[in-house]
Amino acid sequence: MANIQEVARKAGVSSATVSRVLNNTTAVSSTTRIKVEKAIEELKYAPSMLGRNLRNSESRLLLVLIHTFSNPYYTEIINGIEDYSIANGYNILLCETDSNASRETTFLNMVKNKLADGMISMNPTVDLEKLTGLAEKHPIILCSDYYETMEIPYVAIDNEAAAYKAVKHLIKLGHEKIAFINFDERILYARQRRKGYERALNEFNIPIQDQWIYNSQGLEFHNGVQAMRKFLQLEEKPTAVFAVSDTLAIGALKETNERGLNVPDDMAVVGFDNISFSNMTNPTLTTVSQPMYNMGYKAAEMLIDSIKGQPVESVIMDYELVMRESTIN
Amino acid sequence: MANIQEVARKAGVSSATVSRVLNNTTAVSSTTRIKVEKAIEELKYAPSMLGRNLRNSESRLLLVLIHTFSNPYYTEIINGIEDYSIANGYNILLCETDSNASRETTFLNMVKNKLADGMISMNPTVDLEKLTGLAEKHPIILCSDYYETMEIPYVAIDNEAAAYKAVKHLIKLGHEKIAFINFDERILYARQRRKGYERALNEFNIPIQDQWIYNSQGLEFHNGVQAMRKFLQLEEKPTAVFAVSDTLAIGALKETNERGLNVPDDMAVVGFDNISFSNMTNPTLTTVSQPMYNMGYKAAEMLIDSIKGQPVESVIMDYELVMRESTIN
DNA sequence: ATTATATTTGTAAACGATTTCATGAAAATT
DNA sequence: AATTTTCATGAAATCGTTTACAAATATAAT
Repeated sequence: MANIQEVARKAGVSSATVSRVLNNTTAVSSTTRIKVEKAIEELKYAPSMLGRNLRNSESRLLLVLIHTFSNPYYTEIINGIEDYSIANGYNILLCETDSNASRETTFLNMVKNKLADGMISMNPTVDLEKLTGLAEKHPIILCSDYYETMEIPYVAIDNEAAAYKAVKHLIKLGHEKIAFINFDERILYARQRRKGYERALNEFNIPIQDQWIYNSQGLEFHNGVQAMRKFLQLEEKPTAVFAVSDTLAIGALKETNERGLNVPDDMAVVGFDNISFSNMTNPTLTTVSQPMYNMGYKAAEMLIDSIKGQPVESVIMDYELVMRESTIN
Repeated sequence: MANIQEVARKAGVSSATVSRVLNNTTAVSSTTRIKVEKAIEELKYAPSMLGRNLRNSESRLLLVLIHTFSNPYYTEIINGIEDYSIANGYNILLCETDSNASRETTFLNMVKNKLADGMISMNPTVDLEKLTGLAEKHPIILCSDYYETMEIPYVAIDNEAAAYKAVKHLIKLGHEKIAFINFDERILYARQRRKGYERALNEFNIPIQDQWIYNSQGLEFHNGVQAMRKFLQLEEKPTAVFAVSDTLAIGALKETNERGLNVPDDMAVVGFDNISFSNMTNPTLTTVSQPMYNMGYKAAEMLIDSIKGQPVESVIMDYELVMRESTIN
């Protein structure tokens, strides 16, 4: 594979000149430009990003850290990240940790080692100490999941208020036995959404019952199925359930249907995220809509600004309660 | 940020020695090793991938080209790609073309420019000429979508046989009015699956009717909804439908439910892929199961072998018809 | 004690671009 | 015509590694 020197030789100019026509930084006379372009063409030369990256001390790569792909929530966010990044000359290095600590370390080292110019993390189970250390030297933005104790900029929604709104919706429909499928409460949004859930119940003087709170190990469909199975085995069954993720809610919905119960009459279901599938279930799912695409887009914007040395501020985005058939006939 | 020279100076050795302890290639005496490790620690040194990559003329990055994330089919494949890649010291550069030709060109150039050591393409609407040219000089593997006329190695299933089997399943159930929701037939698998559809009908002397064949522009849920809407407007409605993607099938299923028709009694539905959702619909979806994860895993294996200079052969993987409630009570 | 061999280490040249600085040629000004 | 200014180009340094080769040191064999 030809390099810039060979092109220069063939065109009878210096490599500096070739570089100049490549990046058209400084003026180059049209005669030499043509000579160079001809040489490039003939040698089928393509400049090496490896050389360029080293010289420029940048990779123009953004590391995107997620726990798993299997939740469409993340893929929507990634869409937003990618659109902004590409439009601004960056590309995405997608990294899935799968809750694997050593993988996580590998990925964090990639930004430490300058393979990526910065990182957007949506990964909850991160090695916090390492993350803080990294954030001191490298641009990092947190998306959707963040840490109150750190000053790493983030983009998220007001989870507490959103959960409150969802649960209040159920209460307004007359429900009093409202179950809650939460995720691991080591994660901030799980704690925040629980607060919202409890605040709504408290406000209407509905006692909080531990048996109606399920802390799921994962966000897969089957976790939702399992949660609902547990609720339906109880002596005193709930009449509604609020899940912190559409995937969980859909699993719960499935299990409810399976048992021959009617949704929403026997069991109302509310999810969280508004993934595209939530509109395809039968019945369709009432859910808290997060602006996934925009969150990703904004996070990318913040990251690239940060790489360029501009200061960035955390952003709280709007959410919306989308009412569908799983709560209302 | 400290570089290898500074570490060398601090440890009182040469940069070559530092490099050696970093990569433990050659033996280094334990006393100097300790000195070096101490210096690394003190300077919080992290080797730059940029320098390393240039020197080694490799990026250890694999470009994965897809049309869109929004189909879970691809994310499952990517899971497989990522697992194999990471286990073998490579990382994934995820690139979504969104049917945008200029984006596609940008991405292909990334491998031409050595930003990636190779590419796995699952992108159907590729600039074929450019792709062939690229494949002459760079390792490329096609996954799920391939081209008969090129000798670029691929991993796929026998689409014709799989479609045949799916349609035959419907015929065996007594259906004769079987509609077909296909994708753009410029894509090989769409042509292959259509062949399978037609072969099954022919074999049972069922005439092929154009009005029951719908060529969708996309693979989103709403495309499936639209297709079914069209079928249900016909004078002579089908009693079964076979869609080339679960997303389309799920959309079709949704629309059928919406109209108050019973699945499978009034309308049987068969999908393709076996994405995880397909088991969460109501009723659950009969579908052709593709080994997505394994396909991705294998493709990554082939690509990395190819990067290492080993010859690779195309692979045809097994599929399976998963019978669920959307065709059988 | 001397030589032969094995083990560590250092020197310096890559890898392939970009860019500062200097220089020569051309154009503009006097 | 002489001087200044602008423009186009090249030489060489630089980014941060790795590694072939040479040199120095330690160990083993005589």
